[in-house]
Amino acid sequence: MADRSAGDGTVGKALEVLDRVAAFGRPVRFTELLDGSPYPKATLYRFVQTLTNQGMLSYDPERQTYAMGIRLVRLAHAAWHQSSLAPIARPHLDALAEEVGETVHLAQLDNAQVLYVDKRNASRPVEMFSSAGKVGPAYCTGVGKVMLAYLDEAILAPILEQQSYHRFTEHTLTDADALRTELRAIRQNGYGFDREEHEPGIICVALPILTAGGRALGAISVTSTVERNSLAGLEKLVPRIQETARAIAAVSRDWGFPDQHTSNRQVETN
Amino acid sequence: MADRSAGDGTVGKALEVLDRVAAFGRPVRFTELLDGSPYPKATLYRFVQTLTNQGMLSYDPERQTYAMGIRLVRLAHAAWHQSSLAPIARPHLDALAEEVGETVHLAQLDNAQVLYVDKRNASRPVEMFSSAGKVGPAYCTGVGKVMLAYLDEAILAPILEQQSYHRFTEHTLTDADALRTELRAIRQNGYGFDREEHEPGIICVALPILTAGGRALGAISVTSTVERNSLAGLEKLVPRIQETARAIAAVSRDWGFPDQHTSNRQVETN
DNA sequence: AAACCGAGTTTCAAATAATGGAACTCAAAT
DNA sequence: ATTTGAGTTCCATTATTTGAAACTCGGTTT
Repeated sequence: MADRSAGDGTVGKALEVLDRVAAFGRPVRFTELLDGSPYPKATLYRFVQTLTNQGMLSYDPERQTYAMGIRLVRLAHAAWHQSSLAPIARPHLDALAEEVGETVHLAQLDNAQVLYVDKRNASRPVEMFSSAGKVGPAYCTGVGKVMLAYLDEAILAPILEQQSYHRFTEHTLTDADALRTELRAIRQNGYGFDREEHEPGIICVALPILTAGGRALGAISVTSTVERNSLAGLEKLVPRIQETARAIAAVSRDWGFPDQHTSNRQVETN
Repeated sequence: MADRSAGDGTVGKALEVLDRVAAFGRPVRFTELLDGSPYPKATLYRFVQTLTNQGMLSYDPERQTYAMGIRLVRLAHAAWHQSSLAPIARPHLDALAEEVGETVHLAQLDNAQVLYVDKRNASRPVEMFSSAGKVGPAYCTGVGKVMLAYLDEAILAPILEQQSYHRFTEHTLTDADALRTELRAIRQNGYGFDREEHEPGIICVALPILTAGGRALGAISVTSTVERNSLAGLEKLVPRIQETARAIAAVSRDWGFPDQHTSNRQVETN
């Protein structure tokens, strides 16, 4: 995982702590954070204090545990509106989901991870935050691979190298070379599949949402199971999904969506 | 609005900038942030740089604007799971919403503001982040007043004083004294109303979700309009809502929910 | 009962990072 | 060609962060 906080001073270090807490997925004790932390006790302690004061963490004095703070929920609300494709894409996603009768995902790339920003579950009603905000590996999901396929080589290379490839299923692509071949194929076709690479029995087709400049703002996927459908079956939906992707791209252009979304200026100089 | 960042060093200041950007509700230019900022150009510039590097803000080089970053969405996902009542309360909220056939809200308090963490819309399907994460004033909403009513005087006093009371409707309580009277009544009854105090035509009943220690973890409300219903009508639902509130409180206790949620140690000493 | 332990907290001089006034760049407006 | 204003960089000064060590305080062991 790329070290995001490299060289970003105190703020970067503090935010890194937030990520750590998030990674636990449950309330954590101070000591749990301490081991595995690059910072000495007193330093980490002050970070955690500050973050708690700031509402970015919440502290349970009884159990002496820290959890993610609700201020984040408020900030994310703004983020979701300002910076995600979700609000723009909503009507298009609704329509697509209804027509194809399968689960539809909308995802964006965040620091080499797939971030799901919206979801339409054909049958069930939507599950709020439980799905939006969820992250997953990029290299073994339909949306992930499709977005990687349209990344600049300069950004892609370090991601592929630093990635640790976990074999989720027997179909998972587990090295950079295999993935590179796959990405080339995706660029050629304009769409990609998940061939049970992440979960057995789960397949999907995914298409990028491309800017005029050919950059992927995000991706849409239609997911199914091997029982209900097949890759060939999903492939038939490509034109319909393409239409949605184009529509979303068009609206985002009008709405002035950045052509390059996350900017990483300041090339490392140390 | 209480200055949260008081005395929290660089991290606090940087996070304050995040709030500013969030407040705009749209991508902002650097200059827009600059005026009204307590920091000189160079300083603010570095904050924004750092936050952008960190993925907490995203930068659109073409339009030269900053927006909330998607990393927040990921962090909030964790926050919502770990620190909000929403996942715990979900089934209870579902049941309540279905039975009463009106819109149900679940809210928590964040820095003297009401933060909606979940919502059930009787008719319409749920709107993802668009409702969860939304904030509102505490002093003129049902959930807000109910939570304020169970706050410790030491925490309540500064909130009531520092609050700027905007008259949203002719029924809005616009000073601390009126609000104090109202809060006393709420503690007496165990529930409170919104009598078109925030929006004309919109009324609701709200009940606190109380810990054994008598602290409000959050609040539930059932909302309606004056056309469809009345305060008396909503009052009839109190026992049913009470039941839900108790159930949620019970589950959170089992699940080990903090009795005091946001801790503000470190009393100002400068 | 005294000593010990380990988690959490506080202290303070040294080390480091943040600060902000001023100067610079560059594109657009005059 | 000149002005203007937004955005960016520089760097000596200043304030904050750092982290080793010491302390507190339940609970446990000797």
